[in-house]
Amino acid sequence: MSVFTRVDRSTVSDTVIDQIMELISTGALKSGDRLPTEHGLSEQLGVGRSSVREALKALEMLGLVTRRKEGSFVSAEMSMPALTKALYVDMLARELEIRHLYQVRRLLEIELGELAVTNLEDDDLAELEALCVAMENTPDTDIQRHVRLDRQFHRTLSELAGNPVMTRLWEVTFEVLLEVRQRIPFTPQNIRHSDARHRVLLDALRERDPAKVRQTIAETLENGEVRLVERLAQLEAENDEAV
Amino acid sequence: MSVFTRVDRSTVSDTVIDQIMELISTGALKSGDRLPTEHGLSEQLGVGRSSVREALKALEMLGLVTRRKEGSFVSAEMSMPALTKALYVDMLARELEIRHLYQVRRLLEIELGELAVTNLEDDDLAELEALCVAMENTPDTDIQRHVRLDRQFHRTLSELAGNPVMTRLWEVTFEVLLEVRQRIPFTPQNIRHSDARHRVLLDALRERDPAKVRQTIAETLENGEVRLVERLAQLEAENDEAV
DNA sequence: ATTGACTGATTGTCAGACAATCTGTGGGTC
DNA sequence: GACCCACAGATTGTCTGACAATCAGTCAAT
Repeated sequence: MSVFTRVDRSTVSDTVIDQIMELISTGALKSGDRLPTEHGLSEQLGVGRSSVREALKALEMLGLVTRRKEGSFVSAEMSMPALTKALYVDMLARELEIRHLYQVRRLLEIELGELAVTNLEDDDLAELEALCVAMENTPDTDIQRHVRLDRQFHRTLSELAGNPVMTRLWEVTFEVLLEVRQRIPFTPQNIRHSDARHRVLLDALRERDPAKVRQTIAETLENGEVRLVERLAQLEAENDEAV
Repeated sequence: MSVFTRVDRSTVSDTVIDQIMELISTGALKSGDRLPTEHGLSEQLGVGRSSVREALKALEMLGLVTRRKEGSFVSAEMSMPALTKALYVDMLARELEIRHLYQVRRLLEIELGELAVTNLEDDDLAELEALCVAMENTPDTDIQRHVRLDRQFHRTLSELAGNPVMTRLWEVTFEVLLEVRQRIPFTPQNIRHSDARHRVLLDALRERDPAKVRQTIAETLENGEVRLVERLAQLEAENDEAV
């Protein structure tokens, strides 16, 4: 419709996506900034509001923009709940195996742990200790709380590694595994065993021994994977019986 | 957290997204299947066509469906060009450093290479050999072709590792790095050096020695990272002079 | 200063319209 | 029969206009 009428298949909403991405990547729009209103964008860019809305929806899914009733904003944090869900759906659809996901998590978590050792300060250890204690004090019934603390523990550790990209990939992997686990009830044994392993890991971190940290995380996750796969097989068997 | 967001705002298009995701994850819609027409979905689900279109746009961004003029289909391949771009934009916006990306790529590529060794068949080696030769026969000028062959080489290797999740993460990382490199002109030296390194890697693969493979990939990437960072610094200096 | 109602702005949603393009059909030609 | 072309129908991509629900800011009353 405009000068941009190329022969290629790019749609108007795609060009809007590109333009907003450009604004973000150049720093013209910064994290937390408010975007113009849909009507405003529509007028500024000379396209219909529906095209603007499709573009905003897309950017929202990609985690670049968050939308509220009051308007659209450039995302302050990189969180991609939609992507996590998409990966999960994809996993189910393609019948990917959990061990693949676990393998990736193990790889990332070990590396992150090892990297974290070098940057570890005393107050970081104190924070991790506090999280450990909090986990141990969580009752068997409050699984949500335990999961939250567990994630916080590893997130703290990840950030110490000083590699945001790796941290983000690890988070996505972790989230997808949690999604899988929503179908599997945790047992009190799971939780208490997890406590013990965190304690061991914390000790290894205190010693600032990268090899020991690597070893500890590897053992923990290998164990966890075995137990998870067993549990899944068991659940599947029960389902087959029920049918 | 995800609980909160769900309760907060549940838009019509989000429910459409969930419904289609459900169809895909349960297998009601399989890879390559055609979705109903937008009008059809609109009627079936009792929502407006614009809401359907926003949902389809979202699913497209997440890599779950592909859209052509003839209709929408459940994605056959796992490819997320939009996500790659989003990660790149995010990287620029947050001024993430390339070394972080490189660190992740190295971690994944080494692991994939090591895993691939165990599944390596003779005809796989032949295919890799062919790719190597093709790379060596690529003229200095045809950079696109060299990049394509390079990617194909590593993709073949990745798939031998037998972990689709890891392969996909590696691909995303690789794509983002390519995006970065689009701003940096390759030199003939880059290309010929890359040829040599692939040859060394191929030899290591032939010996089916995991440790040697790991070592080779690690060296190659460490070297590549150093040169890339140097080149970036150089370009930046030139830009500063120009300004 | 705090509260509460009003107004305007903004989003979320729908319906209708239109051009461009793809699909498939049917006839005509060799 | 095989091939080619024109035509009609279906589908997407886009724009416009409309409406209710909700949010932000204003302004008056307490």
